[in-house]
Amino acid sequence: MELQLVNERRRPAYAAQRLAEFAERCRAGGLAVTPQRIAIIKVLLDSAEHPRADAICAAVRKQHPHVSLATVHRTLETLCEIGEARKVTMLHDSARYDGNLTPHHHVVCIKCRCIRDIEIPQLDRILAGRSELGEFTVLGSSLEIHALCERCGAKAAKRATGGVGRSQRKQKSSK
Amino acid sequence: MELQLVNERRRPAYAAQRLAEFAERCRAGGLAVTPQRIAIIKVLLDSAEHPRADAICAAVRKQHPHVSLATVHRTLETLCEIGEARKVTMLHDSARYDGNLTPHHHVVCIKCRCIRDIEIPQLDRILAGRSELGEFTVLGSSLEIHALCERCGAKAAKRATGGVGRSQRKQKSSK
DNA sequence: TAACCAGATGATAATTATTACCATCTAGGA
DNA sequence: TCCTAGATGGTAATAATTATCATCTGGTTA
Ligand SMILES: [Mn+2]
Ligand SMILES: [Mn+2]
Ligand SMILES: [Zn+2]
Ligand SMILES: [Zn+2]
Repeated sequence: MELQLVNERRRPAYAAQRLAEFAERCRAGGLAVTPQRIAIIKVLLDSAEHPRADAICAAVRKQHPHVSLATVHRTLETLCEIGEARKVTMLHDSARYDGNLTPHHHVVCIKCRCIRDIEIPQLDRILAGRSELGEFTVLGSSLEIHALCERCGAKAAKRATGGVGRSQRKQKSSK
Repeated sequence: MELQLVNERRRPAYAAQRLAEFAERCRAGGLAVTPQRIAIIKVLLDSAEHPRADAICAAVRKQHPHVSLATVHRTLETLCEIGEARKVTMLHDSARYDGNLTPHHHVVCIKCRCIRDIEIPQLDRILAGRSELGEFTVLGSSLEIHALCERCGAKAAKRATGGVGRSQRKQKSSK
């Protein structure tokens, strides 16, 4: 039974721990410890919902009614950058379509967002014949492997070894 | 080596096969076989890029310069509904944040989009110690299990057994 | 084949999520 | 306490997607 829902009772202790370390982590990341940032990470740590920015903003405003939605967006992005939060998927900016119906998964470059198909028969085997997961009825799955593609990896390496630090933007197909 | 890039040489044959069956599949789904739909699925089948609607539209317009972007969006959605295409992730509408940094994955209800944490130590083992994948440098991963939650599953069952067919919308946190 | 019409399309407006701006504020160091 | 780089709030701008609606057409029927 190597596939199960995470026990939600662990959350309060985990959240308390993380919150206690938060100010220190901000300083380590060169960030000011502002009341907004504290309020936002508190809401995030206490939630099991994997909330959107607007929901987090609404929750934060119960205590700090003045907080701006823009600040919530910025802060969440910042938290992800210093590794204090993550996004459920990094492919949330726009819909990406796939005509390949054979069971497969994807590698995604975290810089340029290029995507390639991969096969993981082992994974498919783990999930096959598994139709229940707690209160959920399983229908399918999709693994997203986070990676650096060759081009982006090369650029990162060059930058690190003293190459010209030319900044790079997310790849947008055709604009 | 149970984890590898899909061989791209298979694509042309696969695309040809799917295209040949396409008209038939449309009829089976009760859809008209329009030149726009054919052009769109062609582009999608020929692409390894997992393209966005705008990129697909641009490609289609090389042959049919009149096609509307709205039609491309609608058609892609339709193709997903009849199972002729899929989205790389179903969580593309907005960013969902997670404060839980322990390695874990997610079950997502395809109807209301609620998300819960799951653990799959076996999967983590498959990926651990795997740092290269073709030309990609692996950094991490995230599995998205598609499912029906208890509430949505119950509603679907009730509808099927003759309950009042009340339509249901995607859950939007707080609006 | 011609006439018909439900469903499909194109053009455009509206909506939603996110980011950009910029004037003002403040955390944290001197 | 004073100073300033960085943070915030309010709002405009951008980008992706959906809604609307007048017009068109694939596929069925006579
Ligand atoms: Mn794919
Ligand atoms: Mn999670
Ligand atoms: Zn890349
Ligand atoms: Zn649900």
